[in-house]
Amino acid sequence: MAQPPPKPSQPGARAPVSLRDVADLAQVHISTASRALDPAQAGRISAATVKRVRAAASKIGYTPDLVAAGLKRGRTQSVGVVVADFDNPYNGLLIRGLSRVLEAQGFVAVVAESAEQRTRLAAVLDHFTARRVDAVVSTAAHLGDADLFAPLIARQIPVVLGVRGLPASGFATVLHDDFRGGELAGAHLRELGHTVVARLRGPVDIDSFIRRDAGFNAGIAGAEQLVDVTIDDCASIPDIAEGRRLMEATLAQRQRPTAVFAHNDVMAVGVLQAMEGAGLRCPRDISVVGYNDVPLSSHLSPPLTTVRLPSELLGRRLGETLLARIEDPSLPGEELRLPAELVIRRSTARAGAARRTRSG
Amino acid sequence: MAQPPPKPSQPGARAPVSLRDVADLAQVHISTASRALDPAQAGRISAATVKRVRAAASKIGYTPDLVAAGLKRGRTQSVGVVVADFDNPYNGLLIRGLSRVLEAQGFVAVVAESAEQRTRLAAVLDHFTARRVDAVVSTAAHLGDADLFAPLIARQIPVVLGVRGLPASGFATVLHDDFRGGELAGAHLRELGHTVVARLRGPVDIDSFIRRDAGFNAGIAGAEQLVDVTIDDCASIPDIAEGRRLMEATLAQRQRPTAVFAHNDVMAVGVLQAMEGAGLRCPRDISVVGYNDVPLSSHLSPPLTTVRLPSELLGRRLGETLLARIEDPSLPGEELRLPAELVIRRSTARAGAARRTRSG
DNA sequence: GCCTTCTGTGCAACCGTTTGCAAGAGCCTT
DNA sequence: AAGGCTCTTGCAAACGGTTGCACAGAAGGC
Repeated sequence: MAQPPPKPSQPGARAPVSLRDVADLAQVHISTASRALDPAQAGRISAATVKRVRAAASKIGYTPDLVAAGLKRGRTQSVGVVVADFDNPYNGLLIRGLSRVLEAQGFVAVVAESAEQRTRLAAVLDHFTARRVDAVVSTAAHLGDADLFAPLIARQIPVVLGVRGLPASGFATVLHDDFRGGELAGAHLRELGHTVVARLRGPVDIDSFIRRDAGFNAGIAGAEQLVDVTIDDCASIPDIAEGRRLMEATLAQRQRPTAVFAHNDVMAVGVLQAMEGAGLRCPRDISVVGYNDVPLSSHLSPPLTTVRLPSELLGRRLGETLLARIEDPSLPGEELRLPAELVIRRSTARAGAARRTRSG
Repeated sequence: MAQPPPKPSQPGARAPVSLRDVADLAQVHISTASRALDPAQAGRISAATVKRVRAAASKIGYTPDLVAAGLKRGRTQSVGVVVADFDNPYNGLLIRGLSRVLEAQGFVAVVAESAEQRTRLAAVLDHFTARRVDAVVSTAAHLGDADLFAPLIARQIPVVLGVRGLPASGFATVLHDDFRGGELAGAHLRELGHTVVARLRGPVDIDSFIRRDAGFNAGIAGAEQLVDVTIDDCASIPDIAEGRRLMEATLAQRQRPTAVFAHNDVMAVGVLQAMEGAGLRCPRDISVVGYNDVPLSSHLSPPLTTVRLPSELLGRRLGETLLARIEDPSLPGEELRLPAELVIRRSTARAGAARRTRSG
């Protein structure tokens, strides 16, 4: 047997131990080494050889090159994830749930942020395509964005939507039941007797906010003499600053609401800030209902009444949906809808409470 | 010229348009096409040819295959990022800052979570190696974890540490000035006259918490008759639940503290929960100081006195440090330290306030 | 008019795996 | 004993780019 001379590795040069080195050491052909190391193919190779190759691999510290394997296989074992906003604590749990199920199957998540901008979403999606991810999940889609995914489906890359759907797009989708969530919030306010209400909506071209709004309207319908003092729509990212801005604008109006429904908890924090700035107290002067139940909302001042969404669970479901599509791309684009739940805390009170307690 | 017959693409088969197709359409050699599309090499090619190739590429919708390019170039244009806890809102801003500077240079972040477990960190790092990331940033290191990075440095993969350092490891590091931060918190409590204090520390084997603690001790030193009722150390992830557990244990002791310093804001929320459960009010009965100034902490009940850290900035600095190391791996492992700042809100008050207001 | 220097392009060898195909060995049928 | 299995392994062609080198032609210096 011709022993290949050990390469005189230059001092300081990296030691790229490749499959070839393993094969040489184990005295087998590189293809045999490849199969011995692949659990799916190891059955074809004799037990003795497998053992020898494994030993050689661990002896010289072989780490497979996933990019080479990815090139050859046409699968990179990675999925692209695009969220709207890293800063929203809601997304943390979602990503955790998602990446837990992905990594259990040897996949890895490549995460990016769209900041609610169509051009950024497009750029991110392009990048994912170039990187040849095996699938894409988006929780950042706006209503007109379906076309941005076209290049992906042309390449047969499964696309799964989370949180925000794209009606009639045919993508597999995992949503919260936002209609129900909004409805719970609306009914709660109706039961408390609120008649002058403001909704602080997220961007109008986002499915989930639309459904929250529709649900809220349904839930509060029936309240006598209902006055809607919603003034404006979210211009950009529905974050603390935007919640504050919208609330300040609302308070500048002639008629002050007795209750506001913020489309997410971080906007609700902005609402609270605006109220504080205006010398108003919650819930005495104005009740506020948030949405999402992010971990800290139970300790806001006051603790926030909000709609709880199972975000980590949604992340997991997204992962499972995704994995199934990677396995079998022909699976239908079904829609999964997770339950929402109202959590009543101390930021809501009966309408008119301020009048009754004003002198107290 | 021999025109290669157009491939009879099967209906339903994907249309993998490759560089070869672009070259054929533009009537140039594939290598010429490659250079024409590479901004760094386009100078070598005549303007007319570049234009022709570009036109051909966009006409047939060519998207470069980054995994193939990565294999050949030995650079994947990706960096691995490992954080301790997706659920901690602190990390969101950090990741945002980091990925903004990375993506400006065409890099992408691959993010994973260690959940404070050494084995998970090891697994994540292995995965990064296999994926041939160009660099790794960790904000999840525990003190004994330096060895986990050895395989990376053996492969000349730059490692940058953020938030949590590894003393004497020689890695480039971007930290908050946690000693100073802790000191500010300690001095604040001293000035308010607190003498019975509890510290709710993060895991004892994490650099940043050690420095916070040392700083706190220095800051509060000089307080008369100082009694330390710190009872326990964080067993796992320093999150809300752990903060609550530690505070409950603290309250079960004989001597009750008049102030507590929680090593991060989310633990402080747990502290507040425990106090509420025990019928104690903040700051009347016990003052609490948090750490991090996560976006929501200004609206906790009560608004939290805390130490503000520029997390997004730290993320950006991490990115810059990283990029510089990718460019020139021989750069020294210098340490950057970002300033901390005390934000006094309403969760802290003079010691003894409870006695004075008890009947009020 | 010859030699050098550019420019612009083509040639072909990689990068590290995977995998269809084939071949040799050993064993079983009939 | 020949043909047909199964089992194990080797061979070599990809995958889709990148890049050092060579080469042809044009331009320029003397």
